[in-house]
Amino acid sequence: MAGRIAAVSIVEAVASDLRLRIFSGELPSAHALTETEVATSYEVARPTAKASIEKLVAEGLLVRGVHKTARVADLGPESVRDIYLARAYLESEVLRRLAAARTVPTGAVQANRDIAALATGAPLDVVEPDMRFHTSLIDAVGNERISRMYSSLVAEVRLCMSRVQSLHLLDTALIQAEHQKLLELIEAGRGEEAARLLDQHLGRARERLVAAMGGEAGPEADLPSGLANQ
Amino acid sequence: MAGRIAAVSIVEAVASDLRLRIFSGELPSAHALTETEVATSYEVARPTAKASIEKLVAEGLLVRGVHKTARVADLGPESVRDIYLARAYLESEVLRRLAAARTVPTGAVQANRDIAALATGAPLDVVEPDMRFHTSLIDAVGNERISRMYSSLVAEVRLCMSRVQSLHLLDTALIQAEHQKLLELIEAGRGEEAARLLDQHLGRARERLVAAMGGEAGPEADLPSGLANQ
DNA sequence: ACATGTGTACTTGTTAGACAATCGATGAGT
DNA sequence: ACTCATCGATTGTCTAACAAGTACACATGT
Repeated sequence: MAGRIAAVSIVEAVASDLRLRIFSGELPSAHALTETEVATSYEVARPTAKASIEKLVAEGLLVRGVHKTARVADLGPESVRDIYLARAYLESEVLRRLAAARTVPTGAVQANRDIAALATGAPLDVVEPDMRFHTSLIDAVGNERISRMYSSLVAEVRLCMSRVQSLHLLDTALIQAEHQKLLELIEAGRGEEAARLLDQHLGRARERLVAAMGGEAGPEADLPSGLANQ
Repeated sequence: MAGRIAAVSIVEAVASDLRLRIFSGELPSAHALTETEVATSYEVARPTAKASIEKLVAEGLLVRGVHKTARVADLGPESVRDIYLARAYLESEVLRRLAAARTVPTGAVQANRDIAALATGAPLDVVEPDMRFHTSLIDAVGNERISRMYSSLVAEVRLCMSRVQSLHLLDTALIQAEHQKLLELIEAGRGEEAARLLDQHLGRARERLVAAMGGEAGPEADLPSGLANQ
C-alpha cells in the first residue's frame, strides 16, 4: 500500500512514513499496527518493523503494552491539557530569555509571514507554519535538550490536530496577529508581557482543541488548573 | 561478568543493569559498548543487546552514530549548562504552581529529612535523596510528560555526577537548608521567591559540577547566558 | 440464559545464523 | 614521512524458527 522509501536507515524511513500517515489521519486513533502487517506492507523484515514501531512508541505516537499490538495513541482532553501545560512551561521561559536578549529569531518571523500569506487558504494549512513559528522560538536558545523535548510535544500536538476535522478550529488572522505581538514584545525586551500573552495564546488554542475533541472546557483559559492531589 | 536478571522484559533488564553500571562509574566516559560484547556478557542474543543499547541512546546515556559502536556519553560543561537550564525551566514553573496551590509534596519533605539524616555520611550519598526531592516536586503537578522530561534530565545529571569524584563537591547542610526554605516558601504561597531561590540553588550546583569537571565558571550564577547566535 | 472454563489462532518476545555495507586501522608503496 | 589500499571488526538487515502470552470463540455446566 505504501511505497518504499530510501534514506539513511530503513527503520527510520519506515518510522517517518508511519508518522506522516498518523499525522495525515490515514491511521485513525486506536488503529492497531501489527508488526507483521507493517513488515509486509513496507516489504521489510519483522525486526525492522518492530524497531520502527518501538521508535514511535518512544515518541508517544503509538502505545502498547507487553505482548499486545501497538495502537495509535488516543489522546483525550486530559492529555491535551498536559501537553499544552508542558509547552507553556518551556516556551514562556524561552520568551523571557529571548526578550532579555532582544533576540528575534528570523525563522519565527518567516513562519509568521507564511501564516499571513495563506490567510485565505484551508484552515488546517496553518498548523505547519504555526508549529514552525513556535519551534523557531524554542530553537533560538540553542539548548539541544529543550529543543528535543519541545519537538516531542509538537509531535503530540500534531497528532491531536489530525484527529480534529473542525475547520472552524483555527482563527488564522488572530493567530498571526498574536504571533506578531509576541515578536514585538520580544524586540522591546518586555519578557513578562510576552510570557503572559503566550499563556493566553496557548490556552485559547488548547481549549479550542479540547472543545473540538468533545471534551468540556477547563476552568479558566490562561492558567489551567489540575494539580494532582499531592 | 554481570549476572543474569529476570524481569518483565529482557531488553529492559539489560538496559537497567547497564544504566546502573554507567551511574556507578564502572563504565567510564567514552567507554565503547559493542553489541556482541553486551550480548555475550549478559548471555542474550545480539538483537536484544542492540535494543538495550538503543534504549540507552534514546535516554542520552549512550551516544552513537550510524555504523559506529555506542559509547558512554561524555558530557562537557556546555551539556551541564544545557541540562541545568532545562531543569530550571521546568522546575521553576512547577514551584510557582505548587506555591499557588500551597501544595507541599510529602515525598519532598521525606527526601529532605533523609538528606538531613545522612548529614554525616559520605558526601556522594546525598545525590539520591537530592534527586528524589526534586523529582517529588515535579511529580506533584501530576503531568506525565513533564515528569518524563524531568527524569530524562535527572538521568543525565546522575551521569555527570558519576564522573566526578571530588568529595568537596556538595555541601550537604547547605543543600538541606535550601530545600527546607523552598518548602517553606511553597507553603507560604510565595512562588516567585521560591522560583528565584531555585535558580540560585541549581545555579550553584551547576557551577560546582562544571568546576569539578575542569570547565571554567560561567558568567553569573543565577542567570546563565549562552543564547545562540540568532 | 448466563457464567465459566477450555482451546485454538494470532501476535509478540527472543534466539540463531548469515550476508552486505561500512568504519577503523594496519600495512604497503612511493 | 605521507598516501592509499587492503583487512578485520562492527553494525544494519534479513530469514527462519520457537516459545510465550493474549484474545476471542466455542463448548460446557449450572
